[in-house]
Amino acid sequence: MINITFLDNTIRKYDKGISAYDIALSISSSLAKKSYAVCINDIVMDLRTVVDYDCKIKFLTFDDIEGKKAFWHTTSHVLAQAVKRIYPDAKLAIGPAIDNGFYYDFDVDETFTPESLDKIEKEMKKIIKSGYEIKKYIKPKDEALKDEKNACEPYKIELIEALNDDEEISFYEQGEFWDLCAGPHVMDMSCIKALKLTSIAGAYWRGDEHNKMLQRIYGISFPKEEMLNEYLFMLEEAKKRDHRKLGKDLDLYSVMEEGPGFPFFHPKGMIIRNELENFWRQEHQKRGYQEVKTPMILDAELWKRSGHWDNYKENMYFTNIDDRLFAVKPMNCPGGMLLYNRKIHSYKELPIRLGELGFVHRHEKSGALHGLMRVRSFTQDDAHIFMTEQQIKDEIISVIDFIDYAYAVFGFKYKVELSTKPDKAIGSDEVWDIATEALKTALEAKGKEYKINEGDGAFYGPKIDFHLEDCLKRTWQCGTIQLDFQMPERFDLNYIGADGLKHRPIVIHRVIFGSIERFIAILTEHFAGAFPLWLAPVQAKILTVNEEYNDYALKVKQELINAGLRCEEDLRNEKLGYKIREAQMEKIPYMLVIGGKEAGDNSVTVRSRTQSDLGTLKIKEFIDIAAEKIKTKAL
RNA sequence: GCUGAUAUAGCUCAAUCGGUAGAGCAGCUGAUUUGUAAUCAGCAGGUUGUAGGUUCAAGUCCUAUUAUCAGCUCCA
Repeated sequence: MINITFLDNTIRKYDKGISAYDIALSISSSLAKKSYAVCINDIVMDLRTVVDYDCKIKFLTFDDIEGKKAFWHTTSHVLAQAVKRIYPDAKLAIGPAIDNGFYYDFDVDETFTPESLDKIEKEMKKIIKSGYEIKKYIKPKDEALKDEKNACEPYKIELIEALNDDEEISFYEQGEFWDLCAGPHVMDMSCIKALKLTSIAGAYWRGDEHNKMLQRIYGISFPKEEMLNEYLFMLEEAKKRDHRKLGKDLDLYSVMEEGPGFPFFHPKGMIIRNELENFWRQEHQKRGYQEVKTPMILDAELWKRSGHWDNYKENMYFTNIDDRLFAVKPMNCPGGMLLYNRKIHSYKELPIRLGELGFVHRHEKSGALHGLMRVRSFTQDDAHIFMTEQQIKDEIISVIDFIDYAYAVFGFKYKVELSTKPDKAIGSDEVWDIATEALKTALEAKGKEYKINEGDGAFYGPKIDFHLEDCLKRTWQCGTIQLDFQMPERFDLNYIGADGLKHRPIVIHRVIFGSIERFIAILTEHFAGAFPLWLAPVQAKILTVNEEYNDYALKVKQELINAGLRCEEDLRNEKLGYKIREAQMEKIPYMLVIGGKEAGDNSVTVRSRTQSDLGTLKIKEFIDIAAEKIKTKAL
């Protein structure tokens, strides 16, 4: 007999060798049906996995990420089976579950089209209906290789060859189809009640751009039809919020054919930008930063010194002036280093915090461009903090607090990741340990949960990344805090210590928004274009009932403008309903209706874009309400 | 950069087998004088991304090119 501890800490006794599926059955048949995988001693396995040791066990359903993955992974095998039936010459690559569904990569001569997806989808449904039993078996490496050679699957052969000789290799079989696969899978594919193949795309074999490009089919599946509908609805919703569409609809920004990746900001987009920058300046002032501006073009030699030439010259823009090569800055650091070095610093001055809204240019590959999210010219809300080793922890904490505060203003939650020393790192292990430890202690002092990304740091130091989460639960990496020991070295930065000797300062490189352009894109999608009052390009629109009240409307407008509100008027000879509809589609926070009633007693009737009619207020009352909301940056 | 798709009026989209490029919205003019999500009529709007080619004839077919989209790769 063995003891099995369930995750709720109940313990039951079973015979040795019982399968996880039988355990699930012994508890309840509905659990066995609902479960798609099990977690045994923290290892996710097949439901059929035989349990022959004392263990902790949890049954995973579609609510668990791992359960979902087993579900989707199984569906990806169904996809491969269907493709093999329709295109017998297709070579199989890999087909994993991903965050939202699954994909499978194929090497086929014929190009998949949306029509072929329909055909494949039909075949998949047929396969699911046939109710094949999913069998798992293990083969030694040589046998596995032999089978794949017989099946003419070059990619599978390559995968198996990469494994150790003594490794046992698992396969999953359903009907005539079998596939090399580590699992886990669901036991019974009849639980796949809804599925959709969502797209076709090219993808390199093993993700390496030097390898052959394969055809990838993406899909998603669910245990209930309505879950699929809900998912498709979410996709539609995300599409409606696409900042490229809203940017056009709301006349905020655009990219033109003459400048791929170089966005134009329209008057309304510029207002959002300026509000963000004002906010940024205010908050930096409060926190002891000084603002600087470094040149956009500097001698190319500078970039050789900083190391950017070696690493990124392919992505830099250059210009030759008077036989001297200049580079358009791809980042602000070197300029910031030169600024620090303009004079001798005392330890008493540190930390020195220099902030810069730096406009940088990077030649991103044409295929990487994406609205404002990925551009070739953008503004980093950069800052460099020059400090002593003892100041690291406090400075990091204050940056964390800053980011914490700044994101909350927009209603963003965030997740933190700590990236440690990469293989290509420079500097001694000792320094890296100090730096990484400093980042950790700061995070722990703030009680922040964080994920560690081993080996994902910058080559000059470890970093903390902030991934903010928008209202559709998508995450975006924005803020980052990097500890830099390299630039001070390369630029020979010094300060005079209490001992009268030269010491090397340490630099924190950090951003809050990341890129203003990208942050605006994220905000646009997060708010679906309905920006909070303080950011709204037009805060109030005056709508007249008819032309008789135009004079009064203009008077109200001037009064609002004098009070600092951004205000437009709609005096056109149109019905009120029409004007409201238009203002509503422009997502303007307040509509001020003006007619005979209002003109008579210095009032406006207020309609908000979310709560409709708010009643009639004196002009002054409305101004006070709006001003208060703007001041507190109310959401 | 790679694979695939797309490109028609300011916007959203039509145009069957290759046969003179249309509509709605927006714009302009006029009528209407309107109280909480579209009043009516008229007018104007185009080298069909660009450059070649095939053809009696090209938005449509072919080639090149640019941009965009989906994804891959990349993102200091």
